[in-house]
Amino acid sequence: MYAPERQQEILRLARDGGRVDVLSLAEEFQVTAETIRRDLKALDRAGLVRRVHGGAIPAGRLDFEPDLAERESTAADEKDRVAKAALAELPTEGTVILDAGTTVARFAAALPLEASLTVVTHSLPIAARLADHPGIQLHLVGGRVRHRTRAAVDAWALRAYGEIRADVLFVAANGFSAEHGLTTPDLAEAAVKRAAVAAARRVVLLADSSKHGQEHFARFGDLGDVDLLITDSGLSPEDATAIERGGTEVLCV
Amino acid sequence: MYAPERQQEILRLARDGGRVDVLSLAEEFQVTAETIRRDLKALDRAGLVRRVHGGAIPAGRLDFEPDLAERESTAADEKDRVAKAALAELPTEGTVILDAGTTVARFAAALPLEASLTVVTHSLPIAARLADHPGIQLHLVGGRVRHRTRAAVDAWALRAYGEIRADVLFVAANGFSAEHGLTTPDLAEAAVKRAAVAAARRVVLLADSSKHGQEHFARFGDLGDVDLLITDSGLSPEDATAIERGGTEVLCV
DNA sequence: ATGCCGGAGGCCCGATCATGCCCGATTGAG
DNA sequence: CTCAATCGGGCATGATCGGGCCTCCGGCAT
Repeated sequence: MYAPERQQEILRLARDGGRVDVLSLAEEFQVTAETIRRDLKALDRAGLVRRVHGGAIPAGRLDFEPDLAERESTAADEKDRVAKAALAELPTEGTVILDAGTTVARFAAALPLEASLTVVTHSLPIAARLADHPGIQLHLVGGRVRHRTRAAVDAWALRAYGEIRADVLFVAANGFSAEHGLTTPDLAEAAVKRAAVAAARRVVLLADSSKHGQEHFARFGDLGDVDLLITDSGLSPEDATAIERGGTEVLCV
Repeated sequence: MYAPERQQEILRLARDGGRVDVLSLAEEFQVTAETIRRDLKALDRAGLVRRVHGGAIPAGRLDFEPDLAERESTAADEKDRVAKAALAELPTEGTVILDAGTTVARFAAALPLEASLTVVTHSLPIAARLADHPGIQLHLVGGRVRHRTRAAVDAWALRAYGEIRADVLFVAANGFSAEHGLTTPDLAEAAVKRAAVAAARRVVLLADSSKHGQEHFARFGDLGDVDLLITDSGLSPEDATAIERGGTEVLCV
């Protein structure tokens, strides 16, 4: 096992368990404690973990590992299936916009290594994940970064999306329904989503079925703006047909 | 079998298995390890795999940046000291711009948790690190993301810096000297650095002494543009006084 | 035909890297 | 305050790296 692999795995363990300790890691990887210390030092220098006596705790996580709160609320499985299914909607070449959100982040992580695309995103975790993808030309949308979602919002973001035109947008929503449209808790974020919707020729909504019927503070569009909704089988067939009557294709996985 | 064929096949193996190692490949293709190393180097330069000791890992699989986690190797200690020293130059409140680069990244990681600042950066790793810093209002500068440095460049970035005015810029350079000024290997990146310099009232250059005297392809300013140079004691006193004659304060740590 | 040229691959050796081991310094839990 | 656990710097070692140099071979112009 190569050192970077081990470090990557240590990082995963740290994020998973909230903490790691030198001795267990040494046993786990069958190396001496010195080596683990060196690994932790490297990860510490990279700012990915914070070193403490006897081990380390994760810091400034820059990827989308499900954090504690989110893991409880699960739907992780559904999100994964939705993300996988969305891969079929990728154009073989062209430009896609990726919205912020855990489902879209999973989608980004699942992009095949041999894909060749231009990707635009205002999500920091997604950008970090795709930055060294060999086939992807990544364009980052700037703006004020919201702590909670790690997504860029406000003037710079809005203007950037106003200047581009993409083939497909993969968008997330905290709530969706035929009556209340697409909603999310934050106004600034809603504005960016609206701008992204306007910048794309085709809109694909990724949302597990628990989002259906929910409504949040800020509305950024109608279901009619969505060309394809990918969700899980938790959406009742009646609801699905109701949505399809609005002109939105529905795919339950 | 021709070299490009072999490399293609190596890439396939790497993506399939998640990793490859030099010796097995050498046996597999009936060539010497040197030839495999050359192949891996070529693939690495093309950004398709990431070279590790003993083998390679396909690019896009690691979600952290091994080059940022660089081990004891390249002047890591000096960089740390420089970064620490730079903390003294932080305003107690106001706006700072952080350039891309490992030294600046260390600096960002060292920002005290109780700091209360507005930070602007076009570096993806630095943004990721600061995104959950409670006291920091983070503004991300967008643009095309360069694979090597994970920094945003081009039109969006240039325009963003043209619109702001910050108290202090912490900037890095691949080479600096009184004669050749501040240089870096990439033109696009140099343009962004120049824009950042123009956007700041005070410019602090963070560069370990090994950068002194080096000159790279793209020049983005003179040493005279720099108000304060923070470097390590590897800079000779004569060089330091020479630089100070140009109006740049020099701090060796 | 012949000789030049350039790229690919092999060979060699000093430099570098990853890891393990040792030991004095530091830390933190009781 | 004490002491065992932990840390980290120094050193050793074997594997790996990479640059310089050589050979082979196919293309090409003379």
